[in-house]
Amino acid sequence: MHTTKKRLLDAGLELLLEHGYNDLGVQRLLREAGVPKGSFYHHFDSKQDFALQVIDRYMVDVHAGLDACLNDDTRPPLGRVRHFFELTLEKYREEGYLGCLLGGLGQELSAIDEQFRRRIESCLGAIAQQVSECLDQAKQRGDLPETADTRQLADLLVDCWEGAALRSRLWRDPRPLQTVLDFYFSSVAGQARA
Amino acid sequence: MHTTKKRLLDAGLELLLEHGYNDLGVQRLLREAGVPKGSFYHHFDSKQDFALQVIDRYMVDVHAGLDACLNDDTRPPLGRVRHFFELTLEKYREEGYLGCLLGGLGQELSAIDEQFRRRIESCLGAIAQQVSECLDQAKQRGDLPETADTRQLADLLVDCWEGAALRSRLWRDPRPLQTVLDFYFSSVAGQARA
DNA sequence: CGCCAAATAGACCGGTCCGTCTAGTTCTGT
DNA sequence: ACAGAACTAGACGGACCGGTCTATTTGGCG
Repeated sequence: MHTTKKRLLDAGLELLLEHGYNDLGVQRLLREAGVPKGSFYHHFDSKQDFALQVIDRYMVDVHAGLDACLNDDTRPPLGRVRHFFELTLEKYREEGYLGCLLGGLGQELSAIDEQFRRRIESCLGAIAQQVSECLDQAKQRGDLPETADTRQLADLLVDCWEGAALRSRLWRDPRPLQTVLDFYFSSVAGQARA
Repeated sequence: MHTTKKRLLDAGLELLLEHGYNDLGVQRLLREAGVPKGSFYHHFDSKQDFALQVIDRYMVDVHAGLDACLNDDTRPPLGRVRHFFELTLEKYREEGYLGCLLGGLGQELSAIDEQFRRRIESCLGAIAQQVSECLDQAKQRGDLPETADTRQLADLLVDCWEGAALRSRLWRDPRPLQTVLDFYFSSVAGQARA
């Protein structure tokens, strides 16, 4: 990957998380990245195309994290899922608790631009899909009840996480995220025994 | 209230929910409301002032709904809380599942503008505070364990709701919201028996 | 070396942004 | 009826928007 394009995507990752889409001008992005305009429109069709590619780049890291955590045989399946979100929380901390890029852009753009809406939904859905497969393993071990709808449980976790990420962004504090994890995992563990 | 100002706030409620803040130009707002620019800047100091007043107007309705639901003696306390969110879900349906204004503006603006961040957080906090008082009543009846941190449980519910509202906005569908309510209330009820 | 595509560089464009300004109209109190 | 405030009305302005354009530099390959 050309360093210029990489620099733009890296800067976009940071700036889109903080400013969102409409508050981030191309000019501003270029200034921060130290790249002239011609290069930007050489590598990207438009600002929208750029943001979509930033999302793709974001998802590469997310899927790398998911793959690493959810196949970690040293933990039980539910522990792997929890571990993934705890690592994500750590990432949020490094960023200053600005929440989740998908949540931020999803809220801002899902009613404005159909392409963004679909893309972001498919990203969240892909995460939930991965999580649900790990929950299936938990079910096989008896850590979840036979009747559990693992995909619904995975979507639920993702949704609650996104809500807590918003609150964390408002507070600049990790507590909402920790509370959600505690509640979710103690509740699903409770279901198994019931 | 002058009809012009009311018209602007009503239009703002709709348009800010759909477009968010930065994608909604003053010009566009004026066109939709059928109001000339002079009137806007007579009634409001700035676009920011306008949006803050739209939030205030939104909260008037929310608090009216909270007061009506949470004091409804025909239901048990937890049933009142759930009923409030079910009525809110019905409102979302009428709007076409665009989620929650506070969540939308919170995501978009909390990292850009400190005033918005504080205002929106205080709105969510006020809702959680009202809910927590109703949860206190549930605790007195034994519907929640003695040890329950009702304020934390209320914040948790608000946060999970906001996350589900985002997903509902992405899907244009109420299911994430229903799932969150089912999970939350069955879990907190389970805690009481445990 | 010479050649051409890839990439860099930034001036430039029409349009829209938020907000100001002056002028005219309507309402209110006396 | 009349004065002054409240409000309506929209032209206007400087800044910035996303995007295009031409010119130049760089880098790979024959």
